[in-house]
Amino acid sequence: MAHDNNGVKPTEAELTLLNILWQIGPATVRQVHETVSQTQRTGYTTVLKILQIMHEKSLVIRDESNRAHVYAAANSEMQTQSSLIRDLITRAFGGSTSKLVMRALNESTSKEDIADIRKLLNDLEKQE
Amino acid sequence: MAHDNNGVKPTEAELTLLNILWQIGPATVRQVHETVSQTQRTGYTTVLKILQIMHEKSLVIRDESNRAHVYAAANSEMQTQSSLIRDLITRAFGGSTSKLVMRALNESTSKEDIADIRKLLNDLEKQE
DNA sequence: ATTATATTACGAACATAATCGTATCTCGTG
DNA sequence: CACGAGATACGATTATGTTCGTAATATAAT
Repeated sequence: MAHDNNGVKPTEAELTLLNILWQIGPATVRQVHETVSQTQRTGYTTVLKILQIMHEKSLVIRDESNRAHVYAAANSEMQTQSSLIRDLITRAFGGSTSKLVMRALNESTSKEDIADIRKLLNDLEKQE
Repeated sequence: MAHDNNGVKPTEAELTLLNILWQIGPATVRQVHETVSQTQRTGYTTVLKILQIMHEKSLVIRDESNRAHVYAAANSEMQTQSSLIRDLITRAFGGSTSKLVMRALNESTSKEDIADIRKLLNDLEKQE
């Protein structure tokens, strides 16, 4: 059940590329590079190298059937987000999910957000 | 208003020591080392060095009036938690606090937690 | 086939983190 | 005042992450 990831936490640069892959779907190095270039200046081979490393770590999978390999995130955005949250909860919130949630809510949340979260709480309680 | 930190994000090892300082309060290297040693094997001078680096980065302050310097976290646990959350929201949740909260709530939350969070939501809404 | 172009592979260079050994300093005690 | 215990300072080493130049390879065009 669940838990694909080997316990590999994406680094800064890797998370940037994962975000792009989740956004645009499976893509070649060129496509990823073009996308990342819209917001930051990064060399083509840098993107390539990082994707190769991510492939070794199994953070991405790749289709090598064509000359230009096609990369895709190995885990869903949801799985990765959960994993990152769990990590932060462990490292900075003494393992308490509710402490993190409370802290986050005190950051900035709109009325609509509050309504959405209330709905989710109701669902969670019903579900038990 | 708010925002002490220069934009320095504590590293893994640094966060470990900050957790200890928040827990036991201002302490000497020896005390920090003893505490950290309860859960992991780390050399005395390693702890010393990291605290010195943290001092350079202004992550901790230190009282040098005695021979054994006394270190204390420069920022409160709350401030640091907020800062780390904001960072995660930016890097992995497209800037949406509510997305992070929702994802966190789906992790694991007890009935008491849910009640606490509801209370907080009410307060937040009133406050506006 | 030869050449041009696009792509991957490789490895070097640099930056930051983490760890620790050794040198140096400070102070209380004999 | 000399000495030893305990403390800080400093620098070297190792590991990991990031960046990119260059070489090798494959494909397409002439």
